[in-house]
Amino acid sequence: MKELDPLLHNQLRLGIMSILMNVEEADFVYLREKTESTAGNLSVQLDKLSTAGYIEVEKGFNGRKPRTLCRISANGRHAFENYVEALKEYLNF
Amino acid sequence: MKELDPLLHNQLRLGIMSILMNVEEADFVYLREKTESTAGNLSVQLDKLSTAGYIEVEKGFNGRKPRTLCRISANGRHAFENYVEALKEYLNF
DNA sequence: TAATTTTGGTTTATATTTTAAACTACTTTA
DNA sequence: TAAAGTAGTTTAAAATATAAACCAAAATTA
Repeated sequence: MKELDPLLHNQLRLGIMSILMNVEEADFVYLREKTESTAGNLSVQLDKLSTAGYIEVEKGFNGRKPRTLCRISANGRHAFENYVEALKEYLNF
Repeated sequence: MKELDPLLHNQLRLGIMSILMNVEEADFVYLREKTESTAGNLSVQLDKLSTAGYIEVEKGFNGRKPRTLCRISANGRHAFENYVEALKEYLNF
């Protein structure tokens, strides 16, 4: 049995990645709303994905408000696809 | 976004359930080998699945050796199918 | 047959992870 | 200008996962 990438095998991180797979970019507020997560949890999980190089995080401003933009990286896309393959094996698709 | 049943969203437990979905019954040793898990970890996770009513565990003997048999329950089968559906949504299949 | 190893597990202690509450800094509104 | 709201970060507590240590019986070996 293949290993399931533990970084992706977490509900919130998987949700974030899944969104970012289908969207050019997404900001913190959008991700918080879509995933229905708390800001604290989201912040931590974004850090982990970013540290792993699965996403790129760009902190800037929208007018005078802080704005954190997130994008999936090539590595992240790869990891996600691998994870899905491993999962299919697990679930006997 | 649907919730991912946290009991199933764990590598080892998911592996166990996946095996039991496709087999009438499986014993401890078989599960340990197939999942490449340690006996301790397997024992704990089987307990959790059993306590949740997802599997039935029958402790008996094979000749004079102890033998723990596991089967998936109707509830477990249901939960697994639900999990897979929720996951598909997550992964945008 | 006494000692040793193996088998089939369970228990428990530690390490890791997850999560939310508390906090910061700045902005908008009343 | 006080109060409330936004957009996050830090941290501390709770939950989870995992393997090491343990146990009892059986099989093997000396």
